[in-house]
Amino acid sequence: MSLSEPIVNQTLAVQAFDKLVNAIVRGELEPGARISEVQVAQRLGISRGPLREALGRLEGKLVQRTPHVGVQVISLSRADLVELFVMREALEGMACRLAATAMSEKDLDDLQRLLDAHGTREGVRRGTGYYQHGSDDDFHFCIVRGSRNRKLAAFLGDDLYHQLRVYRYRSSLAPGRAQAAFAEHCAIVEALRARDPDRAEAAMRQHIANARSNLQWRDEGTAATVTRIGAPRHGS
Amino acid sequence: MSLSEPIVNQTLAVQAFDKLVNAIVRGELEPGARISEVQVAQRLGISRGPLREALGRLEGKLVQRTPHVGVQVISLSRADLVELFVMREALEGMACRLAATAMSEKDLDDLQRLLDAHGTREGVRRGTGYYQHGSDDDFHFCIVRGSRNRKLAAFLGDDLYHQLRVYRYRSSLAPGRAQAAFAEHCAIVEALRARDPDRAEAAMRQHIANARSNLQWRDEGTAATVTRIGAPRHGS
DNA sequence: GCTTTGTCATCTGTTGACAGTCGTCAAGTG
DNA sequence: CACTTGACGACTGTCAACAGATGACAAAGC
Repeated sequence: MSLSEPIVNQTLAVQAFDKLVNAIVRGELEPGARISEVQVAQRLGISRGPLREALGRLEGKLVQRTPHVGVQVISLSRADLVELFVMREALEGMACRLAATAMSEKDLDDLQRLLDAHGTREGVRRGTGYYQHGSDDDFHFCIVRGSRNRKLAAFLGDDLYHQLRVYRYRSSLAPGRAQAAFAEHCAIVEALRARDPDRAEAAMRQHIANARSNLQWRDEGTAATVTRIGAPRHGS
Repeated sequence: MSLSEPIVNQTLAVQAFDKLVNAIVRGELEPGARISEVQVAQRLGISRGPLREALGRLEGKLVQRTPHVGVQVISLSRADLVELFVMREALEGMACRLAATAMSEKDLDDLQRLLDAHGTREGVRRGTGYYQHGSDDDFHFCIVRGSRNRKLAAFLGDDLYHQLRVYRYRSSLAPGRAQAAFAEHCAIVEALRARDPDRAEAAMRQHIANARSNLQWRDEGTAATVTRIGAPRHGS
């Protein structure tokens, strides 16, 4: 029993928030699925109060509310996904630019090791299992952290990546995309090692732009056919 | 009484949310100010439930919570503000790039009129009252909307701009900055009219970078001296 | 048979009350 | 006098119950 570790009796609302994020990101709650407050509250063993607070914090990110009707998991169209990738391109490009001067040599070594580990892995050579298993996320998040911009890292890590992760499992890779992505990662690291901000930003933006144009839709049109509950909210 | 307009009986939580955003942005609640739930709930004439939901939605944006202690208006350090400007540079630069091809001729005409109106106004010539009165926001938001990227516009308009607005009233302009900003706006519109994405993005990024390096702190160190309530949250 | 209208079950929005925690202040101890 | 300890007040976190709205279904009218 370590006394250096403080007792973390986190609020029920925070715990519910984490559980919900996990459930949605892992696909246990499918996009478009309706969430019944009483049902979920019972399953989590809490009352509706904390759950509502957690749902409120998720609103606009992973969940959308319709007054007097209910809450449902966000359901992004292909166009929405493209829009998110555009934001990624802008923000991660900037993060990579900053990282080129802000990352320490040790950070760069860690990043290099991450890249080497990817290169020797089965999935990359076989052209699959790179994006799917989160290795790609690790690489990107490592650079984002390296930008030393906390606001930027927080937004990408807590908001954007979560939304994208919801749809990862239903996006497949074009043939040879994994190898190309790996090569692009190498180019990025090279630019970072050279401490060249312009080249680093350009390489990252190119990488994400390529990923965007390679977006496949395993289940084309799903988002449009998912039952929309209620009417669109009046007013703005 | 127009029948085409539906009856909007918005939820109390939504109303409270809007009221809070207004109060914080307009400076009625100062940065770092503590918010008592019962007190604010009484003043708004609602119970604590909807208020808590509204506060939850504000968390991380305009407000920060400390478990068992309370809620206080965010208090950004100068470094935080710089970080937000870096994000602005990346996102608005991208927005401007997209706008260069996405904006219609009519959009461009509207933007031109907005710019002309600014140019003839007293404030710009006298070197003040440009940023302070929201004219600058109009210009930028007009371009952001012109990008036709709803996710991007939503994030900038609902999250980033609100946070920046909290601190607008305490940032003053360096001498001659207003005129320089106006000239930069002109350059941006020119690039947009030329339908040149590269130049448009570069111009916008330069403009925001200039604004960032001209950030003045009317009340240097305020954020640091504001009483921090409670201890920093354990974990995470 | 199709449309319209009335009713009902179910869910969300809201409330008020209870329990637990934190910070403060005063009393006690060395 | 400095420090620790205990109790108090105020606040937040949580809950269970009430009120209002919604969507679906069945009955009535054309």
